[in-house]
Amino acid sequence: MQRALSISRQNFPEWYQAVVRDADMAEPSPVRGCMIIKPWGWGIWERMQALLDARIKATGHENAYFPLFIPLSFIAKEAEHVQGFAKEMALVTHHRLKEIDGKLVPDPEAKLEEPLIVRPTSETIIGDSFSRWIRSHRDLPVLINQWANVVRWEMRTRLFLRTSEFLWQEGHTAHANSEEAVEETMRMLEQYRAFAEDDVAMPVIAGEKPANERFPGAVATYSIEAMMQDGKALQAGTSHYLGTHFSEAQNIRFQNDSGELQYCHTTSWGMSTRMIGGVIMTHGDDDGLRLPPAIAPRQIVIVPMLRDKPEDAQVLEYGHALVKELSGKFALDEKIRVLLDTKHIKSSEKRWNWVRRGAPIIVEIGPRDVANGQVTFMRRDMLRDGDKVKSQAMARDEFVAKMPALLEEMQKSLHAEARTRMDSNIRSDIKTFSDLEAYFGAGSDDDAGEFKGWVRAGWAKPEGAALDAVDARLKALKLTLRNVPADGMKAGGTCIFGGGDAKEDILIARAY
RNA sequence: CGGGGCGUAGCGCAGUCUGGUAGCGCAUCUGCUUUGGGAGCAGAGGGUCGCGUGUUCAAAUCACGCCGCCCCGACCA
Repeated sequence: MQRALSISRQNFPEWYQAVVRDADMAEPSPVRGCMIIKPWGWGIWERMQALLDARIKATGHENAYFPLFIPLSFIAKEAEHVQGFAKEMALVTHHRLKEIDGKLVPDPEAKLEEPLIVRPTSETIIGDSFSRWIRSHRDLPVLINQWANVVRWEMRTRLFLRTSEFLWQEGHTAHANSEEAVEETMRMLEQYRAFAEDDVAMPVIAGEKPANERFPGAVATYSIEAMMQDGKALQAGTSHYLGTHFSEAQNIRFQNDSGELQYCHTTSWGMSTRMIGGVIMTHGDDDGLRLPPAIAPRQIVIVPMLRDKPEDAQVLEYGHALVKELSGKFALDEKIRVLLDTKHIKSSEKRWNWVRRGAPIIVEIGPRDVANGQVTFMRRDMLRDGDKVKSQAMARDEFVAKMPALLEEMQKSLHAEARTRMDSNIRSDIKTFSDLEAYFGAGSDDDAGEFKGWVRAGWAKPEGAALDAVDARLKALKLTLRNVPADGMKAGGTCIFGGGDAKEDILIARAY
């Protein structure tokens, strides 16, 4: 069968790259590890920004912007934080170039007195501002978010999933006490969960990260974990309760109502362009990307069948009228986003380009549609019937009237499909470490592409050296601890790592 | 940074072992035909064969060095 993509999901990593390229989302840059985000990929990011930004504002936060450069001394203040990021920091040391022996080199006389780091995250520089902004309990809480780029010098990069420079939003808040800060941490975790499930149609499991997976400097880290179509877990958003670690390091204090000086309790939380990689691996198929309507830059793309003949004009006129009608309608609480693709390339080529890009509804209109007052269209989420592409004709008025409901249905159906896949691939019946080894093939690579999902098991929540030992045993199986699901203990029983009675459930999976 | 693979036209690849001056499919351009749909025929354009140095009469092919990409590790959102 002819597919829109040359590589199938059987070769998952290659398939992923093919989608990124063939769906016109992004391409590698001349700088190793960075990426050029092309209009279609950027359009998806803009949709995510719009939807998540609305949630961030609806929960009382304000956007602001802090600098890209951070004095080196700032990052050194919080011990764990430094340790966490030291290995992947980009540094600015000079402010001028000079030509020496015909080569442009950093001018030795233009060395910065204090080197600057390119932010890997902004806790320290925002904390510095907070220390000046906050004086009294009346100033609290401070609820700030910023949309920014950050740089982490990664060893191994993949477009969207892990790039040296990536885009994200980072929320930073300061509170009078731990209760309020923890509440904020959980509130934003829930916003990420809802954003992932409702807007991105990506089912996730929200929960607390085990101690060894915590953000450097955090008291507690929470995440949402999504299951990709190869069974691996993707951390798609994180929310951290930072306690007073950063406020103590940066002197973020306030006077309480009794006049005493106290340290603030702070939080931070982020969602990045990695989410786009999650969309690909959650919804993509062997014909390319499939976009949930809520995050599709164009929800309906109309391809006119042009033949360089007089009737082209009528087809185009019909198309323009259709655009006007559809874009006046609402779906998923927003105006429907429609495109009439008038580009002068072969109609068939256009159709397959939009299939690869994952436009939810692809409409084709030709002279006969015009004459009959109808449209022919395909649903990208149900593109094929067996091997054949499934397109259907519908009276134009009926089509226009049905679009809002259909787009909403597609949003739900993509979510349901992914939800079923995730739910049916989380096993709770694996109770011992030897069963875990047997399931994941004892760490060998010869599991021959067989789908391996996640394991949810009870554990005794070991700490310190005992936790490191568990981590090492899992590493041998290429497994990691993902999170402790927030929905309580379901697997329970005895600890899968042999530590006695289980205290809570833990998710175990291979991960990105 | 370690182990493996790879780098030849926009994309996918052959040619490399055994050195002789670059090819195939798709895409692109032109013309004609076709027209409910991933069209047919004919012609054309496009490549410092990743980069450099060496060996040789001659290098995509051999040697050495470097760079980049992919997979698996280490690290991580």
